[in-house]
Amino acid sequence: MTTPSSTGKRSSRSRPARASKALREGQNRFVSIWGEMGSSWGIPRTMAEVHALLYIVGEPLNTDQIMERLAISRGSASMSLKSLHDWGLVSRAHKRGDRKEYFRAEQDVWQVFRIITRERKRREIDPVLMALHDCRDVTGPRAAELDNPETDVESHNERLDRMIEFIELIDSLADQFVSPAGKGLQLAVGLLGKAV
Amino acid sequence: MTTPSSTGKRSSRSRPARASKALREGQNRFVSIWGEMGSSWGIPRTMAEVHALLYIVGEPLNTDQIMERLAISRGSASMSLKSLHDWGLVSRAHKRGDRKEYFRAEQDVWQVFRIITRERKRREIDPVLMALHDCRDVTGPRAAELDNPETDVESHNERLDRMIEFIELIDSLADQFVSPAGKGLQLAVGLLGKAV
DNA sequence: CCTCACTTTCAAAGATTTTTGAAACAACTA
DNA sequence: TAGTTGTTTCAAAAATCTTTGAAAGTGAGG
Repeated sequence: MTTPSSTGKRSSRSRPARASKALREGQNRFVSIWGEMGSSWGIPRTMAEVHALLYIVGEPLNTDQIMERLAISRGSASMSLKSLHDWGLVSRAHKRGDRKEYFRAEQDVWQVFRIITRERKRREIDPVLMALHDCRDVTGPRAAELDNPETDVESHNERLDRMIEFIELIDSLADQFVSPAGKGLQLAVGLLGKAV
Repeated sequence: MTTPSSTGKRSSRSRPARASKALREGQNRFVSIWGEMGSSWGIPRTMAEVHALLYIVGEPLNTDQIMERLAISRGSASMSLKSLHDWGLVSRAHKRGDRKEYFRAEQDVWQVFRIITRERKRREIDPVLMALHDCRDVTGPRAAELDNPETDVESHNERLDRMIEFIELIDSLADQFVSPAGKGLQLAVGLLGKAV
């Protein structure tokens, strides 16, 4: 209650002055688009919307502001923020004289996509690769009964190997993008652009 | 009923001889892994499983074989096959003297991922880009009231532009991979590998 | 134009995922 | 320590997505 920026209810022209009608509309649209996109990518719509809101608003918001803006429950807001924080897409912030916790979204789009890539790789690709290797082991020791040509098993193994090899390649590409100086994709883009 | 390959029930050693215990197990595992992976990527588990089965078995199967192997209903099998066919991941095949329709999965992994990329781009990225451009237009004609510096709107537009620019870049990268001679990603990999 | 052998469709059922809201929890202040 | 303010948790409710199965559709032969 000591900060001038958080004045009572809406109505009167507080800091973010009048002409912000279009701004509001623009923000709302962005939130919807991002939410839609997220849910087609397997990310809960609300979580994506919270992220979108924090990104597009640009400055930290607290839980109540998020709840009001997106018309969601406290529990939902809290869970979404927790996930976003776990992912590293959102960080906590505090304002002097305000006990509420504020949340700020990462503003560098490259970093945002690096984080998403890192997490998806870790949670989705890596476990799949491990499972595929186990799967490969099932028909692996084929030398054991190679006196019986067993063509079916061999071609099965070939198909499996092709798939594993491909996914490992994607995996290491993702590594390149995610880790070193973080310039991996930018570099690739440049090179690819030149080469084609 | 005229082909020797589609003999009555299971049991007796038909063409794919005995020692196929491990083969079966390997196929089943692959199907589960792929189904799991698909569903974390927003693709219905069953659809992914049908695709996995056809890929890993390598030769065309008919609807009944798929139903039996995956223990799914006729409707589900039909719908999954339709989607896979729409995507271009599966093609129809026929066997002489058999009126049943057989389905074969694309066997080239690069082609598989090119198809997936093409479809996801078309169905998910392109509409998002269009919507984002519309969204940008909402706060677009900012010259109109530039006598009022309106910093909020300007920084909003900057954030939006950064995001749009990034997604357009991803979009054109996807194009490179998908379209020309289809060697786009392979090329990128080579260059990236050399450069890092 | 009827039948047979399949395939596709789609409303309802079932499964899964997401959201809610109220209670438990935590961290300050007086 | 009690009182406040704010955050997290989680079981149940709601929403969403997937599968089923029976009926409608298709088309090749006869």
